[in-house]
Amino acid sequence: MRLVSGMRSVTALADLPQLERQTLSGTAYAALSDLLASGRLAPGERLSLRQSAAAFGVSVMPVREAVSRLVADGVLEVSPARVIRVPMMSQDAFRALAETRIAVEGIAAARTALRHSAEDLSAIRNAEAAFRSEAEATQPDRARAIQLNRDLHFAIYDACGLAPLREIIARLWLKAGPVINLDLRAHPERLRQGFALRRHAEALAAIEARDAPAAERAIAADIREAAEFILARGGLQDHSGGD
Amino acid sequence: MRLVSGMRSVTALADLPQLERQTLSGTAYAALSDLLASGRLAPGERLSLRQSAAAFGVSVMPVREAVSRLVADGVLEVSPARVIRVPMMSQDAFRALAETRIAVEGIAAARTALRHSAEDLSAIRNAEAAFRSEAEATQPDRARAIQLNRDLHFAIYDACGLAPLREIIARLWLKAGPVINLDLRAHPERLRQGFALRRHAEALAAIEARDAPAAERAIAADIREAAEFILARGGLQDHSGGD
DNA sequence: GCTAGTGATCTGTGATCACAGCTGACGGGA
DNA sequence: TCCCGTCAGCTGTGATCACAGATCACTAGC
Repeated sequence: MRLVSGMRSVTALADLPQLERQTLSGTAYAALSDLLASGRLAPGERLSLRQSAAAFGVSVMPVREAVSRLVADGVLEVSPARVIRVPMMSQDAFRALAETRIAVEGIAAARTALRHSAEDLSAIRNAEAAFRSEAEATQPDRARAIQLNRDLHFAIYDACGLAPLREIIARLWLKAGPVINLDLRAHPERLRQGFALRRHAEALAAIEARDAPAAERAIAADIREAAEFILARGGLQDHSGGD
Repeated sequence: MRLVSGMRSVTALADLPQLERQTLSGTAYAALSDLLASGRLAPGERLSLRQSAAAFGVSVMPVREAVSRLVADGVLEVSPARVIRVPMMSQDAFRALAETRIAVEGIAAARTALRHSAEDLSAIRNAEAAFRSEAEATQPDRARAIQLNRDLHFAIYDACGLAPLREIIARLWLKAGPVINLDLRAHPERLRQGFALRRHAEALAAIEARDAPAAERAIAADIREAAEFILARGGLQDHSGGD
């Protein structure tokens, strides 16, 4: 802490980008998160520590730590029989998750509308345009569309100015990811209906106009419509106890 | 899965309480969480895997997993020098955390006001009375008051009907816990000023009247006043770079 | 006297081993 | 033909060992 006073010769090194150590556990966590977010690990699917470790080319140790973090987040679950799987979500649970997202992401969008900077706005505009051009393509790439949709939403949330809030939303997306992607895989036609496009445009317009309630409504509608679409499809298990 | 059809004799066992296994990692996590929530681990304090393991009477393995979960939650941090410590929170970070709590917990309180059941309400009433009697005692027990305050807040949040939201709030409290408790330890006189008491009474009244905006305001005020009190005390490090 | 080098010690991380318990297929009995 | 006990092969969990790197007290050298 006496860097400034005593070590003037290396003062140029004082504020370096603080390159952080990359731990194997962290890498495994990122890899698993990606698998989940992209829907390549579907609800109900099992996961083996040793197999995953072999696939990643590491020992079970890092995978184990990554899995335990995912379990803590509720993105994976380990049954009493010691079986790791991505949880089946009941209709009720999915509905609760969607409502939570509506509330939390709505707040973030409203805040962004009020306090966004010029850079924030242009980032959001770019993200919206990127998603639009992909969704309106004659042959939309599903995986790419998912990624661009995510980019747009988080461009908005990044600008809300509350790091903890953004982090919460990231966790919620991790939880909802498998269900949403599984559905989109089964019913890719939703992309063409353009619901999301309209809501995104509304959100962008509201943010540009610094109209917080409108931004909140647009994001809420975006989430709600997607959730209702999935619930209508009935891919989720009924809470009344179907096996 | 053919329990019903083929094994009629044991059908009485079909819907047993699904007793869950207690893992050492889970126990360690609970123990560390408690240490953090009760403020016995102050911001900046270090933590050693081996020492903690020895203290708990287990190997480093379970502690390690517990710590990695806490780190994922941002409640602990591990520096590039591989030092585990509870993070120092800057004033800005604390302010952002408080604003996030105001938003999220406000939502939960508003929902509870609208949809609480009779049981919910009586649980909230009891919790409010318990905190009040402790806070108004001639010799308030600080640790007990903290616990009762927590009980009251979560009695309200439990009734909001959104499990994911409740979980988010629990994480936020874990994060804010060390700072709040450290401050309360240094300045116990805040308990006597009765700010919290007034806000709690307002929240209870609003919930009883099913007045969602008022409930949201009361909880927001409760959080905001506590945060401002702590910020005014100046125990947090300034973001401009004090060491 | 103060700085800079040095080595013992302790840190988290990762690999490997040991173990209890669940799973699921096989085979004997009704 | 169907049920049920049995056993091999997994599972996750926990302990232990190995290792690179950071810390900190100490000492040699200016």
